[in-house]
Amino acid sequence: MDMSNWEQKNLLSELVHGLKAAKHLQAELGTASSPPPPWLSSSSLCLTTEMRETLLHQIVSSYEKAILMLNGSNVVHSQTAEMVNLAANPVANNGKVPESPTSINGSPRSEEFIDVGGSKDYNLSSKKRKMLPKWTEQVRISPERGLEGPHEDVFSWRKYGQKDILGAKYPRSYYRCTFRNTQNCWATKQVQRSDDDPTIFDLTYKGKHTCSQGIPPRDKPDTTPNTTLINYQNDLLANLRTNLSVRTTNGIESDGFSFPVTPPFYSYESDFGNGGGTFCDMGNYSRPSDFTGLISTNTSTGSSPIFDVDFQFDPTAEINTGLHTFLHDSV
DNA sequence: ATCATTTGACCGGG
DNA sequence: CCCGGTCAAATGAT
Repeated sequence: MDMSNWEQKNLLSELVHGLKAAKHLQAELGTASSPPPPWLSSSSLCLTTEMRETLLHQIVSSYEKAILMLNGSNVVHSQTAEMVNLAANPVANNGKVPESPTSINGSPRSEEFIDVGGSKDYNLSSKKRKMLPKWTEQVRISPERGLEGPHEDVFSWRKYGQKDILGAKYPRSYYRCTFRNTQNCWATKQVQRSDDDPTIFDLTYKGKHTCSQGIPPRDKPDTTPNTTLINYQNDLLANLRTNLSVRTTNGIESDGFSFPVTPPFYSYESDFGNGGGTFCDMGNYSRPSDFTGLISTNTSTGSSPIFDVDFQFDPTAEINTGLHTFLHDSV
């Protein structure tokens, strides 16, 4: 109800995102058949295959997200989410980072837990748990010092287990939402370090957050802008710039669009609880995957590694209504 | 005191 | 029975 406004913004944002990526790709494919510009070596077109893959990934994940937003509020339809993921992933999977569906869920109260009192929460049978939506994501830890183990995430998790897996080099860790008991949030997450590349971690998410972490901030019209948030955005953008300039010297890496952002992203734990309206969800701002960039070679300069960068910064909350777009920001 | 992590036990599906 | 996932008591952190 009052959620619909926020969801619509998200949905619109995703669709616009996907559309832009699709148009870009369409344009590139249109020019691909024409002879390449003389300043490019004959083998290279305007977009590397990597960039094409990234574009495709953006398109797929945007529409995926949009679909999930449409039926994602109902647990019964969760299989659809999984099927969509499975169907979409083979396209975007090799080395790419599959996007997690943004966990937007306004309608909790799955009738499973009418639980009260001290009765243990065994309300979700294992069969029902299997029906929960499931998706995976790969992250590469930044070569920053010391950052091992716990991967910064928008959500707060609580570890509840670790197991050695049969053929795997590293153990698998099991996390559940911190607010499982207090808010009946059944989101879980598994972390598995990759065998071959120890800087890669496979994350498997199961279930969507129904806790306040997954609930968007309440829409207060005419709220004074959150300066913390704005500063934070600026920091992120600055971070992006530095990261990008480093990367461009080597060319774009395979994960060039999943920008590592120095943790901690944001801590909002003090905003919970009794305050009620003060909760500020940074989730859709702070995840690196919500930054997207279209990078193309600058056609005006002949040789050197100068790129045109088209940044998009996905806004979803009430602070801003439009897309922050930085066009042709040469780095 | 509360809250998180560790770690062997336990359980269910294949 | 084996394996992956979860529980829960013990332990650690604050």
